[in-house]
Amino acid sequence: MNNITLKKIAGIVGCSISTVSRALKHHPDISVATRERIIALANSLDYEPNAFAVHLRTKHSNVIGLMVPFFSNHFYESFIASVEEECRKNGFTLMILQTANDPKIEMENLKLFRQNRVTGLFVCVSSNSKSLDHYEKMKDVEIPVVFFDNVPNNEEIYKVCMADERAAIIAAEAIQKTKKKKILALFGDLGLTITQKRLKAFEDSFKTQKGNFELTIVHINNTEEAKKVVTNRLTKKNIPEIIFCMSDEILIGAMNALQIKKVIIPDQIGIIALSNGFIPSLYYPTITYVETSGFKLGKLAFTQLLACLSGTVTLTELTLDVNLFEGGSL
Amino acid sequence: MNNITLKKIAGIVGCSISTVSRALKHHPDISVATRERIIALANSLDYEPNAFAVHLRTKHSNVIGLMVPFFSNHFYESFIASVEEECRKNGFTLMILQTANDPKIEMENLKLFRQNRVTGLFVCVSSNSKSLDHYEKMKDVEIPVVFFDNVPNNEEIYKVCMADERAAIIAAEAIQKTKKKKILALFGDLGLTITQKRLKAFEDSFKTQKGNFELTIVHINNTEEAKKVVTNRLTKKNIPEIIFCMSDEILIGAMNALQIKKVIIPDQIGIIALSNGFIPSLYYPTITYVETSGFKLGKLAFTQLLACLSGTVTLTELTLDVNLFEGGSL
DNA sequence: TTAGCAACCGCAACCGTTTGCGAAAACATT
DNA sequence: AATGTTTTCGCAAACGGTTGCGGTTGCTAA
Repeated sequence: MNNITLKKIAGIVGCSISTVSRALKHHPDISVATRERIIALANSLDYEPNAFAVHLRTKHSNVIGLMVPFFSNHFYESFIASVEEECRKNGFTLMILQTANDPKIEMENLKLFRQNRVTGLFVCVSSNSKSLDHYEKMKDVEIPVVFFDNVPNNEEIYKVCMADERAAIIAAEAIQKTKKKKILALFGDLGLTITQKRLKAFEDSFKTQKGNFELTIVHINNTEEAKKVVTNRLTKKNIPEIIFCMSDEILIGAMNALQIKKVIIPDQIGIIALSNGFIPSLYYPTITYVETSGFKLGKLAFTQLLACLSGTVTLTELTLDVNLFEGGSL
Repeated sequence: MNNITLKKIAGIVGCSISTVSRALKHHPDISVATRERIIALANSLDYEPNAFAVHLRTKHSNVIGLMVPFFSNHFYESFIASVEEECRKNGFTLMILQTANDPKIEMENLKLFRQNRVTGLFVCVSSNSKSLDHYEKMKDVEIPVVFFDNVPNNEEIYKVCMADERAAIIAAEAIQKTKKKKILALFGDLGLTITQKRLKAFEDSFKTQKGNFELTIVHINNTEEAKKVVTNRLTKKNIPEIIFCMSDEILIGAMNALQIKKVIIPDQIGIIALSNGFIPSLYYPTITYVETSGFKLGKLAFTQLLACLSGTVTLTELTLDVNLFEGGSL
């Protein structure tokens, strides 16, 4: 291992380690002459400070942790890209782990985060994660945790999320405006708070309406199920007029079924989804969706974490507003 | 910072730090009695070893670096997911950085990797990166670099990639079997080695054929351009019979154009792509594609890196075989 | 001349862990 | 009882930085 260290540089220049250390960070105690000499040498040797030694000594690692169930998800992907960008700009390095929705791995990952003394943590809890006990330990070691997207219900935790209720309401109102009555609404895992919030707001919006809507709610766990459910409904007598999809995964399954059955959108069936917009743009007509942007949420989460770190946090819960993007599918 | 350290545990148990250290890793020197006592205490205190101190002392960091142009790309995404999985299984932690195709950021990132003394590195060089000089420094500090996907041309570097030539040939042969003659082939940035390899094999395959094919090659940088090019071709007299797309981004743009013009696939125009299969599955009929799996490539890259680390590497260049997946689009 | 004061730099402790080596204690062997 | 052998543990030096504090210089002012 021929790594350059302060000691080696000091040996060559003929001064002490502390002088080298100070020179490299422009400490005023060091004269310009020796500073220049040291910096020149350090550059020519491609010196890079050992992050481990620095972190060990300074006791603050500029490592930020991020944990999601899966990478292969457009929402997480854009969230991660967003956070990584901010991390780089702010001198943090990012440690990313996925849980595969397995609570055991989730715990293991938290261990890793603690071992690496992350200064902060972004977490989207897995759907199978029942308790927040493990996250309590993070508090003990003063690692702020910012939950995002599918956030736990607890009051006393930091969380940033989409305006999920608003999103559901906007979608519901868009549907109501079409005057169509038979609605098939496909929601995700009811165990997720994100599903609960969206579902409640969605249903409530319809309850306040006069028109006698025929609202069918189905809970679905993956793309395949969505496809099955929709295919099934298409063979029955009361074919839905509108299909609502809570997520991209569901949208993909639903669209697959509709395409196979050669349903003409929106003439025969209208469709609307919650999405970051990428998947909807692939279809024609473009799917109408309420935007849930992982990218923007990432920025918001990062500012929240910074606030936590500097102790200037004002609200524990931050919400990102949403908008309707009209395609031609409704 | 109320972090538990060996010293604290030693203080409570009433023994030395070294005894605690050894007890926690089942060193035979420590009696079972004291070992149990120490482990029990450590558990109850939620002790986690300070990774920085460990790495500093042991001089090997078990951190693996990974750098890609963007996260928001299905190929990279699956590659990353794959590598992360292996890292976790093998006790490595992953440090992921994106370059945004900016050579400056690429250099900065390499610095970060060096500062963190990564034990190994996966890199997909950005399209704007001209020289490999910065990677030379990695050799100096004995950090093995495994290039993947869009690999540089150099002989003496480690690289894993898809069987790009084979993929292009398989696609070309599938096209030739259709007996259709007018082909529009959409390739990516010619600056990328991956494009060069695919293009050459594709063209060569057609040159060896007797039939007088009318092959048009167009180079494209993004989805929008693909859409424009295809839209443009559809308004002219000699509309292509087959469209070949080198990547998902291009496929999306092409499909967008075809959908808007209400082209019936494959009756009016056939389409084939190189892809990991996700995007093709969204359309109907499903797009025929030659599989380029980031997930499998990730596994291959990881084994290659392990081989580098253990000094048991046999081939510097590894290639992942590819297959044709027939949808209904050709 | 000498006190006073910058400017410049080194000493040494420390961060938390690992590990070679030596030493004390316990036990076994003659 | 003296010696040899384990078992069990602690000392102390590293790893590569950071930083408070104190010590040399050289210069200025009285």
